[in-house]
Amino acid sequence: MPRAGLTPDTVVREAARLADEVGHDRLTLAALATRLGVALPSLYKHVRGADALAQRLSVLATAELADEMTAAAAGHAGADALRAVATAYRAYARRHPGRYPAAQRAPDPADAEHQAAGERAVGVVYAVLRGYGVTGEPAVDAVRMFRSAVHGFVSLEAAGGFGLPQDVDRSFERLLDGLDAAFRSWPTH
Amino acid sequence: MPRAGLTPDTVVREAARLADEVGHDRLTLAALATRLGVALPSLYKHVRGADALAQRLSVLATAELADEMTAAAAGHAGADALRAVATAYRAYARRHPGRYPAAQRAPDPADAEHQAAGERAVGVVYAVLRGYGVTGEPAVDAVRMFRSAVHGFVSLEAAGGFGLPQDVDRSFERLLDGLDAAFRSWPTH
DNA sequence: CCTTAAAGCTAATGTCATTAGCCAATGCCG
DNA sequence: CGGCATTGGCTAATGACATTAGCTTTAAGG
Repeated sequence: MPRAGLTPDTVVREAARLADEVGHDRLTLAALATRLGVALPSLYKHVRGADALAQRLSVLATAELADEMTAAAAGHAGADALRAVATAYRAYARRHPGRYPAAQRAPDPADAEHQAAGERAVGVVYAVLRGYGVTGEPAVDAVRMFRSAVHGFVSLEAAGGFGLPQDVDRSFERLLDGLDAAFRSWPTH
Repeated sequence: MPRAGLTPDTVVREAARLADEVGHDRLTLAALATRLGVALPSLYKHVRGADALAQRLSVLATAELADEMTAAAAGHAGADALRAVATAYRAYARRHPGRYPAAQRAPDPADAEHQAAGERAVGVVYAVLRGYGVTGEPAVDAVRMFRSAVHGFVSLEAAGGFGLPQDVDRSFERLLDGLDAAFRSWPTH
């Protein structure tokens, strides 16, 4: 019987696709093995187990998200950059409903690649805030507000937490206006 | 052998305590049964299964959260009310790390009690916004921003998503200042 | 070729959720 | 006070999943 020709990368990438299709919670080694045409234990030749896979998936998703945020920021400044980055963030989460929750796993301090991806994503937000004149210690707080608001919106949206039929896109626009107002009046000390 | 004397309520409440102790993801029917001094299948006499338990837990947590938000809002107005309610929200999430994620489950449209609890929690936020003169359709968007920011902050905090050692309490205060700025300039049409 | 690292397999174990069906404690009603 | 229905608890059986151990065979390199 011919080999399947898997590598750790193949496995993680297929896991990402599968997660997007069936949902983060239904991503299972069993389903992944079936998808790859392989018996379940064979996966252990490429990943150390379910937890390690989740970890690798988090790295992948964080890096992709950082890439898209970076690309979105290019050529924009101020409120414009804020909109572009946040919109890219939300678009990624909607396009990859399985990957996105995976990215929420806290970066493993022992994994340099994971750390780097996380810092890259956060770095884009710092750059946006620099456009508001927000730097240094206050920027730490501002980054946290950005992440909280955008992540919160995106995850409530994904969970079906917005019950009313009212236009969700418009609500997101208002949220961005709100963040803009907040950052324009952000303390500098 | 004497009976354990369980009721659906006993079971759900113990599940809530257990979830707070071991974490939402490690709340398992097996562990719950052990905790209650009963064999696992016996639980099925009181709850329909793991999913139904999660549902009941969501109702419990949502109602508790709504209660605490309501209590916190009493006697406050404007920015003061905003702070009080948001702080109560965060305090609940920190005090009940297992219940809080359970509350994020979207209210079941078929469960009137669940719907009511959700609406009660959201109602407190509407009341806060009324203090800013924000009502009607724009209030829908504002409520969503409030929920996004506070839920996002709280869940990133719980997930260990704030890597830097920088004071998290202060960041939350700044977030509240930011929300205040946003709501003070909220559009009225 | 022929050897060997590794990719894949089957088998075994353990945890959990769920369903079926049995038995005994409890409480009601005569 | 006693009989009986209700029902809360049990054990046993099944099935999904993750993990580990250990075997086999592919396929790549000397």
